[in-house]
Amino acid sequence: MAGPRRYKLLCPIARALDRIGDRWTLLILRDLHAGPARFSELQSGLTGIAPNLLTERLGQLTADGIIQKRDGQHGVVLYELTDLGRSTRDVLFELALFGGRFAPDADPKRPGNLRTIAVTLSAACQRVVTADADFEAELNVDGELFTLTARAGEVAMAYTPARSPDVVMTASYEAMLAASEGEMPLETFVADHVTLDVQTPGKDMELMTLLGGAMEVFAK
Amino acid sequence: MAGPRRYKLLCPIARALDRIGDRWTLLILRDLHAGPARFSELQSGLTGIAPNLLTERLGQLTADGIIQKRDGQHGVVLYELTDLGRSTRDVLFELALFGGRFAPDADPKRPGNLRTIAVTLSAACQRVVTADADFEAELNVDGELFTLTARAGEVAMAYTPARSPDVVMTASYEAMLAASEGEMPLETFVADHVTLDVQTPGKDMELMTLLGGAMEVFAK
DNA sequence: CGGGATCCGTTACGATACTG
DNA sequence: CAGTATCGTAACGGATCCCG
Repeated sequence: MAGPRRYKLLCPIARALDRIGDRWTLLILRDLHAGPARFSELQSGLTGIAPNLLTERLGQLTADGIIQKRDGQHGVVLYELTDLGRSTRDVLFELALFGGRFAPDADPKRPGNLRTIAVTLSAACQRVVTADADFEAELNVDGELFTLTARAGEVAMAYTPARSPDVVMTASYEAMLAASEGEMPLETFVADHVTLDVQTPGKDMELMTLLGGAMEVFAK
Repeated sequence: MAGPRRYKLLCPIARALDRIGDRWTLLILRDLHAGPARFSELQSGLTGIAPNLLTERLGQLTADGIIQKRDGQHGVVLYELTDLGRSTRDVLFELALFGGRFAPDADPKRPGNLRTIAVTLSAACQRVVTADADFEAELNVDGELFTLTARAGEVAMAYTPARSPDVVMTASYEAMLAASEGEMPLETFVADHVTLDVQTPGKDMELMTLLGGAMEVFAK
C-alpha cells in the first residue's frame, strides 16, 4: 500500500490525487454518495470491477478516513462515506459537468445498478434549490427506487424506497441523462418520458421545478 | 490509444475520467492553467515525468480537444489549453480543496517549477474577488515570476513577469501553502513572510485583501 | 450465497538511453 | 530541446477458489 506510484508532492491537487486518483476510486465514491452499500452492490454497480481491486480500494479509502465499514442488519457489512468522504461531492459534480461536454461512447456499458446517478443529480439540485422547497419524492428510475428530499434548502438523495413520498416520479436512465445534457428539451422529457403519481397536491410542481433547474445547471 | 482500460459508461463522471483520469493528466492541465508551456517546462514541472508518457498524454489531450499545439517565437512549440481545457479549472480547484484536508507527505518532492500554484490560487481568488478590484500584481515566488491581474471581477494568473505591476509581492512557496491551509495565521504570513514593493499606492492593500480572502476560502 | 483472497496473463507506467 | 525506443516493474482485468 501507499505504493511507489504516488506523486508525494506538496501541491494539494497532487495530494488529493494520491488519495482518490487511482482507477475506480472516484467511481466507488460516486456510488457511495447514494448511501451505504455492500461489497456486492458496489461490485455490480461498477460493471464488474475485479474483486481484488475493489478490496484494495476500499482498504485504502478506509485507511485514509474517506469511508468506513459499518455492520448492517443480519450481519451484513456496509461501506459508507465519512464526513471527509462526503466532501468529495463537489469534486464529483465538477467532473460530471466536465464529462457532460463529451459525446457518450458509441456503445456504452450499462451499470449494474443506478446508484451512479445520485451524486450528480443531488449536487445539481443542491445548486438550484430554494429555501422554501419542502417535499419527499420517490424516483423510480428503470425500476430502481430513490428518495429525493428537499427541506430547508438542503437536498438529499438516497438509494432507498421513500417512506411517505409526496410524489412518485417514474422515468428511464437514458431519458434523464439526455434531458440533463440538453439533447432532449425539458418539455419533451416532462411530457413524454415521465410519469407522476401525486400524493400531496402541488408537490409534483415543486419536484419538477427543482429537477428542471438542476438539468439547466448541467446543460450549460 | 483510447485503450482497453476505459470505463465507456454513460455516466458523465466516467466520461470525464476517460479523458482526464489517467495518471499525470490532471497535473499537466494544472500546469497549463499557468499559461502556454513547452514540452520541457511541463516535464520539469512534473518532477520528471517520463518523456514518453508526457508525449502520450499530450497527444490524447490534443485528440480530445482539451489542449492544442501552437507555434511560439523562434520556432518553439507551445502547448496551451483550449476553451474546453480551461473549463477544467473548477475540477482542479475542488481537488485542491479536498487535497488540502490531508497532511502533506513526510518528505514531499519539490516541483521543478512553480506553475503548479497558478490554478489553485487564481481559482480561489476568483471566488472572493469583488467587482471593484482593479490591479496588476507581480508575484515573485521563490524567484519565479507570475502576473496576477484583477479587473472587473475577473482574476487571471499567468507564469510571466508583469508588464507594469501596481505592486510586487515576494514570498516563498512553502509559506504561501502553509498560510493557505491554515497552518500559518494570515497575520504571521503577511508580517513575516511577505515583501511588498508598491508602485501604485493602495494597490498593495487590494492585493492582500484578495489573497487573504482566497486563503480563507481554502482554509475552511 | 455474500464477501472476499489467490493466481496469472496483459497493459500501463517509470527509468534510462538514444536520436533528429 | 523535443521527443522516440527499449525494457524491467508495478498495476490492472478476469477467472477461480475459499470461507463464514
